[in-house]
Amino acid sequence: MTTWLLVDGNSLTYRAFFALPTDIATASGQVTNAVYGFASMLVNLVRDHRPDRVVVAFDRPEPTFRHEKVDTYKAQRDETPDILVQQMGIVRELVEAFGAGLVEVPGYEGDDILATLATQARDRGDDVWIVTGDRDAYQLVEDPHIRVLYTQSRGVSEMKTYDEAAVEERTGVHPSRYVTYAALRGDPSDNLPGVPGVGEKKAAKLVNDYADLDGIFAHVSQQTPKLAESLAEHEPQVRSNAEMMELVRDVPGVSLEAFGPPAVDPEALNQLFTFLEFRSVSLRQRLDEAVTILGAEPVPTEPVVSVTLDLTNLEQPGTTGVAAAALAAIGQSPGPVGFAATWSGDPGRSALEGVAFARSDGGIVWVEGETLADAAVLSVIDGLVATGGVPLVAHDAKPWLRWLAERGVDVRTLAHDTEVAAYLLDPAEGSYDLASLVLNHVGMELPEGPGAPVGQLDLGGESSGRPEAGAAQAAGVLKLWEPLAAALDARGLRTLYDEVEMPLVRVLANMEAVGVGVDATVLRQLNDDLVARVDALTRQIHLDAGEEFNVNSTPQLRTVLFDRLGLTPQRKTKTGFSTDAATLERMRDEHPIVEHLLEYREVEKLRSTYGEGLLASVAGDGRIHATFTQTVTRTGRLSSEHPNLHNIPVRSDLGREFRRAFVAAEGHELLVADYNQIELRVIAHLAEDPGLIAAFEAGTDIHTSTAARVFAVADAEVTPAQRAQAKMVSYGLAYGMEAYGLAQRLGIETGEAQGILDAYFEAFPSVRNYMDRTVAEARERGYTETLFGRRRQIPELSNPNFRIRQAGERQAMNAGIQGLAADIFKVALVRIDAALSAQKLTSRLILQVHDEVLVEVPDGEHEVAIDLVTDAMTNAFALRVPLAVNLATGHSWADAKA
DNA sequence: ACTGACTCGTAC
DNA sequence: GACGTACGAGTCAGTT
Repeated sequence: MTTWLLVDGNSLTYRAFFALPTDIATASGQVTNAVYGFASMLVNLVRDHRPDRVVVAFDRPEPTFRHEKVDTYKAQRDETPDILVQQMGIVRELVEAFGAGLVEVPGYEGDDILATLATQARDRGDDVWIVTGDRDAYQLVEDPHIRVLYTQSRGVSEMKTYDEAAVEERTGVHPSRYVTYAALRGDPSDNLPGVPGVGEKKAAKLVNDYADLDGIFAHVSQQTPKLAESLAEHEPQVRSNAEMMELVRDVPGVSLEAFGPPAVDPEALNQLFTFLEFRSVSLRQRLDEAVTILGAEPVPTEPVVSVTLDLTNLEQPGTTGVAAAALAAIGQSPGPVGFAATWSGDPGRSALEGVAFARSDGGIVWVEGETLADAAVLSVIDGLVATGGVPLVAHDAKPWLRWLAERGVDVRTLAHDTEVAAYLLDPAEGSYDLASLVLNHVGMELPEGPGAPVGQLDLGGESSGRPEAGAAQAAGVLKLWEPLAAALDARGLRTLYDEVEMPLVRVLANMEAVGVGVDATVLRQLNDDLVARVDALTRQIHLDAGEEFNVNSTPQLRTVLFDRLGLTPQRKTKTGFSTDAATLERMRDEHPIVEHLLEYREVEKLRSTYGEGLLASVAGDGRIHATFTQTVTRTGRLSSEHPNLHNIPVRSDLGREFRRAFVAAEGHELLVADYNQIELRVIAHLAEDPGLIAAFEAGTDIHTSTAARVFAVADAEVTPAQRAQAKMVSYGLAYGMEAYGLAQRLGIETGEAQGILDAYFEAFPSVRNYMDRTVAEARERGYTETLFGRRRQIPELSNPNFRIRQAGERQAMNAGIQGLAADIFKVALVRIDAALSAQKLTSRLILQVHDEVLVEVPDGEHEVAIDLVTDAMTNAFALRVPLAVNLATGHSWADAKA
């Protein structure tokens, strides 16, 4: 008896494409996610079911008899994305290399071919596994020898087996009656509507009561009047559905006899995998297993090599003198030097345990943190990293740069950072783990570090693993840089990387090390006042409620508001009624507790996050040293953590008080400079909208001139309300705001908001055009790109879920705008730092907030610093509109507001 | 005691 | 549902 594996090639490739992210791609940018998923599924199927024969059927591009029968068949389907079409061809190559039968017949779908083969196999008594994502195949499972493997919606690894019992359990009908059932229910994915009012349950009942369509339609009078009418009315539709859904079991020219045992070509498979850059160890192992099952010898591929450290090459100088000499020798390296720092906890914010340095010729040195901190050793390092020194390569270099900056050493020779490179190549969620990158791009396994939890006793050789692990990382990062460099070049990211992101690493490290001065007395006073107010408000709210409860607990608050006090729920969240500020605002008149809650929320937020939070962040030097991360946001912006200095309050009077606590050091002032309307200017540039460009060139108030155009009045005639509306639309543009959102924010009806939006796009048609173009291009390519070449994958654009797809469209619109603004801002940061150095000023960049910089300026440098910052920011990039900058100085951040 | 999901709120 | 990008405080439920 023969076991057949019959695969619906199109269906599986589609499933793989939508289940996997499009950032699975070769270094040159060819997206390979669908091929990867298909390959993975195919090898798993061979491994799990050990077939004697494998046949993959594909659809042909020509219309089938079904299209001729019903001209709306599958008419609602979106066009197949280009990046999927490209992969279809590669999937066929893969099938051929596998030695599987490949069959396609014009005028028929893959499923028809599978049905034909399955029927022939059944007649011979063979075993059949049918693999598909199309439920129509359930009709084939009428025999114990035939089973359908149906792809699960999640991922590509799980498949569910449908035998007769499973089909009955899932649908409620026997496979032989599946077509009747499905014809009644309809199939939205094929654009075949069923009977209104008949869902899965009702369809199953009808089928089981009357066996077939003739039976059902002969007895419509036994149904409720409404259903009877519906059934009668849709009889032609249902009968047509049945014809469409019935799989063809005699596709001409398709015969089992044509397929012999798989003639797997391991060499071709190997080449294909190499070409596709499939380096996953697990996939390779499963492939080899599958090849063996199919009766061939796997081709030995490049083995996964463990870094075998030649310990004679790993120096561990025990004294500062020897360390200094070893480091000096590192500096004589013929090529770049990789380094890897090991920390006791958070990188850059905990103790430095040691740093490993790896030369490209194999020499490696590990130096303990304590040794590095020695003045003599630091001075050697200072010489190494001065301009003209040996180029350094690391993965996440900033923490050690910060550590050195704190000790007066300014690293001028950082050449490459593989984490930054990986981020530019694909700014995805999650971290960029060195070991995974090295494994995927180099095919090399890094050894695990000792990984002993802090405080645990180091027993035996445990602690000796640290230098070796560090050494492997330093060596690994050198190797990793090469493929990443090629990938950056291939994707046109090299200029952005070399001229913006890499110089920025050092700038940020220095900013972190300098930190921002804080007046702890001001902070403490603010906090004390807030604590008192929170106490009073808590007591008042308990009185209002008539009971004590935890006001910070959303569930408890829900009970009080909606059960006990009977307020009107407005909106639901995932877990219950919403109690956020916008919702409370709408219930203001219902009970005095609401007013108190709103005030409590504001004060408690300030107390917990900014009062207690910032106080806890003040370091021993009286300054706050946040960490600015360059590899987090998906648009290219920076982020700030420990603490987040990007969201210090400014909009409310009370919150703004916290900015009084951010102060210049003795003998200094703060210079605060921010871009005026940078995102709107970016929109004007990208959309090339003459109206917006003219408005910015005129230099008059942008919201007034926008309102004038939108409402077709003279500038002088614009009312404050019109200006506010225009302003809100302008802000919402970059986010893809819709009428509903605009209405919420303006407190008007959705219809009115829609009118304003329409008027806006009427006045600035190029803006609408730009947005549409951007989304279309992103959908086509699977990613967006800023003017500087910064890419962002947006897989949501091909998600079958409408809501997710819409979110993807907004992300696409936003990414180009926020991203370009971020690119420009980063250039400005690098230029400001370079200019401060060039002019040998002691002014220091100390903080940045997306479009704003803070510079701590000593007395006497004001004028030159202002000129320099203005110049660096306004000339960072030439847009079609001028880049305007607001500047102000003052003792505190609050004072320095123009 | 730790962890992740959730809600909420702050910034640009 | 309905506005993009972040970080963090606090609660709660589930796990160790």
